[in-house]
Amino acid sequence: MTYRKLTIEDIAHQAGVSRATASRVLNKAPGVSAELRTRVDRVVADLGYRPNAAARALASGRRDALDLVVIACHGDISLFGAQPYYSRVIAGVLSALAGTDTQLRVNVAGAEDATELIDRVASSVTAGAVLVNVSPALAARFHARCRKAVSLGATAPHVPAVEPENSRAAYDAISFLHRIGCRRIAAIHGPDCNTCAAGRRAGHLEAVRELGLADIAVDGGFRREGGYAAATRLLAEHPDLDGIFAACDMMAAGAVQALTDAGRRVPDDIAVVGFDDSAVAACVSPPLTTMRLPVEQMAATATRALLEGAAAPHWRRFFPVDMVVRSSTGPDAALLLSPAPPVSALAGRR
Amino acid sequence: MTYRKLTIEDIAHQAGVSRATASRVLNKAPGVSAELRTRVDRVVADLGYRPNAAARALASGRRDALDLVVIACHGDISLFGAQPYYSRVIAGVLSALAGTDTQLRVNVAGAEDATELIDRVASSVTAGAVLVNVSPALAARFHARCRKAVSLGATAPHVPAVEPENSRAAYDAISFLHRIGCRRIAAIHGPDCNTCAAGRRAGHLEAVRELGLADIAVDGGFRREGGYAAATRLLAEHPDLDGIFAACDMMAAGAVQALTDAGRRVPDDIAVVGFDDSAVAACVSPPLTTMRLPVEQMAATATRALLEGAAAPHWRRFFPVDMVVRSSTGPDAALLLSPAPPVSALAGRR
DNA sequence: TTGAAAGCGCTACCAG
DNA sequence: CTGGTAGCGCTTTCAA
Repeated sequence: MTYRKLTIEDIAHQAGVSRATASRVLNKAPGVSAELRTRVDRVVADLGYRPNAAARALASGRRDALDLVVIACHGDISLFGAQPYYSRVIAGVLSALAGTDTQLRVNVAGAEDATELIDRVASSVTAGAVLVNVSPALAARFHARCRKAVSLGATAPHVPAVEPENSRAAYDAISFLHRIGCRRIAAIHGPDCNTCAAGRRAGHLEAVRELGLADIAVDGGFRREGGYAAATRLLAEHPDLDGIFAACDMMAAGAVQALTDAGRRVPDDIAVVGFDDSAVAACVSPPLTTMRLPVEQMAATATRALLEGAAAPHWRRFFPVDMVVRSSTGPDAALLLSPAPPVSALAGRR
Repeated sequence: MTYRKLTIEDIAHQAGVSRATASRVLNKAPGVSAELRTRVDRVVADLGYRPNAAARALASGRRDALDLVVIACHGDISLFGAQPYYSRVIAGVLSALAGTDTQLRVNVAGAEDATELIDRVASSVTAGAVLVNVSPALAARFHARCRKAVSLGATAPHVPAVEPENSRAAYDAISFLHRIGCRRIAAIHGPDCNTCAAGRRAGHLEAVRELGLADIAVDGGFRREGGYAAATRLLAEHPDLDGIFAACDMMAAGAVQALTDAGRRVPDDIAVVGFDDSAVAACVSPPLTTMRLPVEQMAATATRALLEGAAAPHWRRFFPVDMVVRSSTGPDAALLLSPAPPVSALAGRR
């Protein structure tokens, strides 16, 4: 097999047409007779010709790749491998890209290189960029340089975004715990630099205030170990704890282990609610009651908005975060959901 | 802010030099006086100029992107989101790419579109491609079209690859279970289409034969639900089971749940060993004894080989898969490891 | 409906 | 060391 570099010129020549016609056929553009079309198509198939993406991009200025931009919290790229969240994002983007000839580029940087990455991607964007865990300031910077961006999660007001209802979900989680009888509820939050974590923080705060509970909260860094350490500390400082809300499942898993290791029973002594409904939620024992984040749908929606050019400034799509009740909140906690009034009604805000 | 499209021409003009010189400065090429260099650099910084990637790629022929090619088993892209494995691969690739200006492109296809994807990527490869879960036949096809490929896991002999010692690891896992007293050991395997699953299958078979055990094995499809179903079936068909080897942690997690739900205690009644040491392994209760797959290192090694052009035909790097002992094989199973003779010596093959 | 030709923005070669 | 310039492979007017 000889694999000389094939160009559109070769195709045109072989098919006995001009480069322009060959190009039209390749792009399924109108204005070509059926005969020439089939002739060119045949040659393309026979020779196994593939257009050069760079040349095509240069000449047309058109889309070619969609960029995923992820800023790792403390320059800690390993979180990318440890958190199931990111692969769900990728799965979602890919599902929206399926059928398109758009490719996915993944860009990750720590906080130090964040600005550089943002600028670099902004200047080379084609189809657009999905921003994950990019601070509002940096997202705004990106948006100033390039409009084709959608943030996954809350961000600067004018930057397009798909947003899970984090605050409300956290509120719902806390009020659910309250409803099943918990009165000393603690929260294990995610890192400050994360807007999703901030939203959940806000929801928790609002709930405890409204319910007249103490505001007990620690940081768990979105990691299992952090959740374990946090729960251990909470137990030491508040021995009468009877409920824990963790801002992600990995931390919830760590918390459950810490509680178990300390001789507390979940859910009998302490009920636990996680967040994400990631792959680990169902693996924990007892399986975690958690807030289901529709990551794949959000990522797919963001991608589609970019592809269709629908993401104008201030564009927003909100995603409800529903509770998935498993055993970490008690054997019959699920029963509390269906009989009226539903939790969301109880939560009764807005 | 006006963001007119800046070209190298503008830079050259502003700096009072030729396009060629501006280009040299931008590419840090030698042969430019320090004075002009700083002058151009200043203009670039002032104007915030970013070279056009497409034009650069077209003109130079090189294009700095590394392709990750993933074939999803049964066209099931969702597995990508459900298996922590893939994000570990990405994390590994990214760590090797850090500092380089090489970007990562992620390509995923189901079995139906696999050939097309392979051909497409092969014809547009620049830095190279890391092949994940690509069948030996397709990997060979890719390699015939483009040499810059490394397979993650066993593949056709001449295709470069980084390989975990799957067979040996499975062998070690089984003999470990045997060593701690298990005599009715079952395996829950991964899908046929996966070479890693095949290696583990082979190791299991070799071990049970050598140890004179029955060959009890079912398929769990690398998913938690599959592991649950498999364990349930195994329990029904072999009530006297006392050990389970699962070819991935997700399946092991499912198995543990099935066993627990069936009233069996882990590890007291039945010991369980997983595979991967993924994020879930530590979350399961009891935490899983598992075979640690150095995914990140393998992916990084493959990437580096591509970047350095070291991946000649038949190039191979093998990675040991060590056992991580946690509680799913008994409270003091760890003790069995350190006192002589070590498990690997006991396994005594090769 | 078709073809000729002018670039897209940049690199790299060659001459000075 | 510097500048001129011929392409890289493709798209897209503009005429025919």
